[in-house]
Amino acid sequence: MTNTKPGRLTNLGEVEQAVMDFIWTHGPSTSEACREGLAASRPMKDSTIRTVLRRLEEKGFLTHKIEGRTFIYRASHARAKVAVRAVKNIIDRFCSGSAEELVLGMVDNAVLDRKQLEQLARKIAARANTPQKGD
Amino acid sequence: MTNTKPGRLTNLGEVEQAVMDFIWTHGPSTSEACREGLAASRPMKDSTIRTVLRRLEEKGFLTHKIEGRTFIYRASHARAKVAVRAVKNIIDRFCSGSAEELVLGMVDNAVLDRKQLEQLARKIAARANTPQKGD
DNA sequence: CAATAACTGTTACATGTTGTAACGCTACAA
DNA sequence: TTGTAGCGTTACAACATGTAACAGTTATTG
Repeated sequence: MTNTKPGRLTNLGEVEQAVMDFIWTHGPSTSEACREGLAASRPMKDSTIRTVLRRLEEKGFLTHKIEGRTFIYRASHARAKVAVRAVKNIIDRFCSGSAEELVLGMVDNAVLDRKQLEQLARKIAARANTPQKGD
Repeated sequence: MTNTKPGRLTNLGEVEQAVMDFIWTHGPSTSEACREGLAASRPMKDSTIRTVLRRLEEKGFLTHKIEGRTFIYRASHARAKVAVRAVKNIIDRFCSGSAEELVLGMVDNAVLDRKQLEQLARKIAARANTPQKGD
């Protein structure tokens, strides 16, 4: 079982997000590495960070391997993939599945600025002729 | 005070989402209208739906006016706007603010299919030359 | 006018999630 | 053999969410 509750992949608490960001940025890490890396912004006892890591693994965001007797956590999915999945979720919840509407909304709401738009249009056009990978 | 916690705009529980959907679809409604409209899929006591409505208002998703002595709830923002805001949130959390990357991810992950892409590219290109509204 | 119905206000409570952590156990190192 | 580095387990408070009871107030109607 990878994940119990489907919609949950979207929901990360602040600390969880911070931990994921750390691992996404620094690659596979031990709990101590995470703890130290986050110490400046969020001091945590080691048992705390370990709990967070374990829960992230339970939720399917991380996996770990054991090296010696140390856990090394790595992200299960690329940052972008998780982001896209989160957006997919929103699309399902709000847009009856149509992403197009949403993207246009992003355009209208200045989530994307004008310079990006042309580039984006070009890149999208390019991908439109490219074989697609499945999920 | 419109909203206490910033990130919260994204988070709707299942019932909350259902209620918002109802109001987005049917327009301004009384608690009873909501209750009846949702009764088939989710039977609720009237005090229940009223609590949900009140909380949605506290979160800034709804406002109400009083007609006679009946509350009429209406959505504070269009469905699409809320969706976009939710996506914005994701962008901030995952993409260091760059939506472009995310949209391309959507393209790569078949959230958008090929037919939509060309249309989208066209529409985006069109908007790129249009004055933008602020938020 | 009094009983009733229609509404809102307030309060409560069980679950689940998230942040935070203490303790305890085990294996390796000096 | 004795610390010490690391994991396993358990706990707990705060908050979010679903669900609802009960109380109070204003129309309505016989």
